[in-house]
Amino acid sequence: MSDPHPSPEDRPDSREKQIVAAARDAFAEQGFDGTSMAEIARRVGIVEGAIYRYVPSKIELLHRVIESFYRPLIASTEDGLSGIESPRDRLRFIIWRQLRAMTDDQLLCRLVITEARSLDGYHESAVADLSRRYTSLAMSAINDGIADKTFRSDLPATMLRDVVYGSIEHIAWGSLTGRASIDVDETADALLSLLLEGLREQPTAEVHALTDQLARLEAVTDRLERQTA
Amino acid sequence: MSDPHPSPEDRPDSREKQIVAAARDAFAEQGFDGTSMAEIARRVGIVEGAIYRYVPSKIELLHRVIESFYRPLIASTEDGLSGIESPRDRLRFIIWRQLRAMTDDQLLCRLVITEARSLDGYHESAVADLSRRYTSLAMSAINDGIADKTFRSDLPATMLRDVVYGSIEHIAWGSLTGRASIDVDETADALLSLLLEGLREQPTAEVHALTDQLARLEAVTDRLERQTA
Amino acid sequence: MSDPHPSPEDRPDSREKQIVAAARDAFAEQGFDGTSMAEIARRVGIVEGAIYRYVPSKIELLHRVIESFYRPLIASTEDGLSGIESPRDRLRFIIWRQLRAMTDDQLLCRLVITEARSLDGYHESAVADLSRRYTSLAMSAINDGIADKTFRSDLPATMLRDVVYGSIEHIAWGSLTGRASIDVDETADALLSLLLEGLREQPTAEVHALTDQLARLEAVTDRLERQTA
Amino acid sequence: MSDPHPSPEDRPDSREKQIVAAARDAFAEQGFDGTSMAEIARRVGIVEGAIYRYVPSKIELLHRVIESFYRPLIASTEDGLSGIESPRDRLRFIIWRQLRAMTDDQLLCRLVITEARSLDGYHESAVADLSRRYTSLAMSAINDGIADKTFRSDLPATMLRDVVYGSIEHIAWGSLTGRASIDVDETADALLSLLLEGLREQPTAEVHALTDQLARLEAVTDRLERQTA
DNA sequence: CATGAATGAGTTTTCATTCAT
DNA sequence: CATGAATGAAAACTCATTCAT
Repeated sequence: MSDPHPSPEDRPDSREKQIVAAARDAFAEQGFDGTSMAEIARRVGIVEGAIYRYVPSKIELLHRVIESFYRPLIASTEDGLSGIESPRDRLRFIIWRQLRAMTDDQLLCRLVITEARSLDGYHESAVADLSRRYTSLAMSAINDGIADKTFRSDLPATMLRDVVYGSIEHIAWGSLTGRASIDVDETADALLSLLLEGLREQPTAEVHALTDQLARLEAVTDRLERQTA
Repeated sequence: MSDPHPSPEDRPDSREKQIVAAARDAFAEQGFDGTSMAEIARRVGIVEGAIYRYVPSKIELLHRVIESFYRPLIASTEDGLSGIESPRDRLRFIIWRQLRAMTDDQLLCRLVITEARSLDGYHESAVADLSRRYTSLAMSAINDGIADKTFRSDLPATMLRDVVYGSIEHIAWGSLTGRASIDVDETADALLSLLLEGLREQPTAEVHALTDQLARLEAVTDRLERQTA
Repeated sequence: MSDPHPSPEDRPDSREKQIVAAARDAFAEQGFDGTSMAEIARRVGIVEGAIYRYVPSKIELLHRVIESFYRPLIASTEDGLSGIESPRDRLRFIIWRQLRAMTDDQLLCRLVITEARSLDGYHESAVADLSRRYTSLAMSAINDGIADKTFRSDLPATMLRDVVYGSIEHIAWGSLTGRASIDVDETADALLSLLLEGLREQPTAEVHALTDQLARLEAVTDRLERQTA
Repeated sequence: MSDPHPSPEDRPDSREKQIVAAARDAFAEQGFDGTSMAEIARRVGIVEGAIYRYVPSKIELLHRVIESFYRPLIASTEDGLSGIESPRDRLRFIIWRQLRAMTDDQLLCRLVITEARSLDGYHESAVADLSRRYTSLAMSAINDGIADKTFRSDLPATMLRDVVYGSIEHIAWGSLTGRASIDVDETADALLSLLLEGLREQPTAEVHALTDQLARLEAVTDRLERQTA
């Protein structure tokens, strides 16, 4: 903590961290192709060539940026999940966490989503590992829910995962295109409610109908019982 | 048909159409930045400079490609919706149509999604208009459903729209990253079911419980009534 | 000859020819690594980028330069050889032709010799084919000479070839390093004489001795014959 | 041996020697232009900047590498020659020694040959002195041979020297381009034989012819003598 | 002595765009 | 209308060399 000789990785402003941070911002704002090494160097306040002391190529810089996005997100999500038992609450936390990540770092998330898969040899990369590890958190919550009959079993789990992440993505992007910013807690609850209970008004209505029918029947039985008494 | 002077837009293989078509394919395959004007010219079989007779710039070419994607999609969706009354069925059709578009033209959809918003002055562009017009189809189905109490009224309609499009996007991209290709009808039904009825197992169970209870009660009352008779 | 529509390759000053010629001069003077594309463009009077309309890369430019060196040399050597029968005269012509090539284009020859083999995939390249075809001219003259017993058969033909080309190379380079320029005919004869008859003084001496002995004997026989007559 | 303050040149692994040795290997493998100072530093295990404590520039490093090649070669050649008297044997030793050098250090020899003369101010450099001193060894053997009539006097001595070194160079390079490696002793003898006795089969044939003629004449004279007797 | 960080000029190559013909 | 040649600015990346510590 107060180490007088912090290792380079820990110093928050080591050159490499500065460079990756500058690249993260630039990539987020202008996209990967839209950002030149000169631009990144300018942001750090060094010369283009100096970047290559720390990062061997622009594409590797993108890898590091994406990793620097995923690692803390995964860590904090796993951490938060460790204290939660029920699949429903786990799913809620995942939604809430992802929504917060996407509203905090909309542009960066967008970068990760749009550029990550275009990486050469994406499937074998460390970035793909991180991505798989992250989405597997939602997958296991969903599968647990199916296993303990909290969730329906007639829908493919991968589709459920796609719905979770796809919905959050679009919701968060909505706030990009000029609309009002999002209340994360409220939105997480609303989305969870939609996912769990569905859009349909009817189920509750059906229950109400049944309840009414029951009430009427009970009135009948009451009357009958009194008669037989 | 036999118009001796067909307007350029009507001739199915007018130079401009050829160019936009070639650009569409190239952009879809290699991305906007990854495609050179020379590549597009090569596909058409003309020289680079000739493109500028028909399109003033590369970015305008992207605009036209995106428009050429949206226009038939909107037309065919509006067409299909014109014969459907109930909000539920309208929503199903929108899901099914969008899913089909995304599975038919994954790469092009991806292009539209990733590059459209990075266009300068996107919000004022014709492309943004088309995008708004397209998503408004889902919006009005949702709002109609809320209005006639088919759908819940306690969730923001924009969120519902984001869930619809976001889910479809992720589901379709899943089939890009090597996974099995998608059965559009099946998937549309599954997604609709999830959206309408929700993920939760309970509601139906609760209804079943109540139904059972009712059945028993009715047996009792029947018996009692016969006794009293 | 007086074709009013010369094909681009024939117009002596087509852009491509200009570029290859400029590259040839620049490479010869400054070496391949020592020459920048900018330098070549400057010599032609165009911009760097314009070169790439005609040649896809710097290394390909080197290939073309080398080919433009070999092709006429091979053609003219084959042409000259076509009228020569005896292995000795064929060898003389090869030596003379190569010596002339090397004194006419010392720098270029040097380039070919020093850079050709460092080409990636040299053994598979067209350049290697040309080189093999060229040296095979000497090889077949040597082998023919061995076959018809003009030349010794106890030395490896490849060594003879290496001696021929290696010697010429060094002789021509000598005139590079400031020494007097070379008389090609004279030098070719001297080299041929060395190669054929060797450095040793003796063989001729032995022949002289025998010749003397013969002369004396003939004198004796003459005298004797006259006596007997 | 136990000098507490050995001069830098004597310590076998002084930094400078290490650096020059690393440069020699790197230059030989990758060429002068193809080798970076960073690569050399890496091989030594120091940082780039540290090289400049010992060598003022990359080009000076090349000079030192070439000197480090020539010096022991010259020393060992002079040493070997000191015990040899006859020009023929001196020439044989020079051929043998050079052939060995070139087969032992093909890549380095190649470096010296291709890069040495492109050095700025080559003619005034110490490297040129060494080169001249080295080739003068062959020159004096040749001149001695001419003087004592072992060798022909009608060929320019410089040409003979060029033939010696040029032949060896090409022979040794042959083994670079994938061909079978060379037996130094055998090859030296074959080359010497070619140089001394020449390629021609005839001299011996001519001698045989003369010898035959002589034999016939002697038969005649014998007969005549007996008749006259 | 050695380090490591930085520099700045250089490299090859790409490409949207223009324009005379 | 179309060509093909040319442009010029920009890109990513390299590297010999310097210098404060």
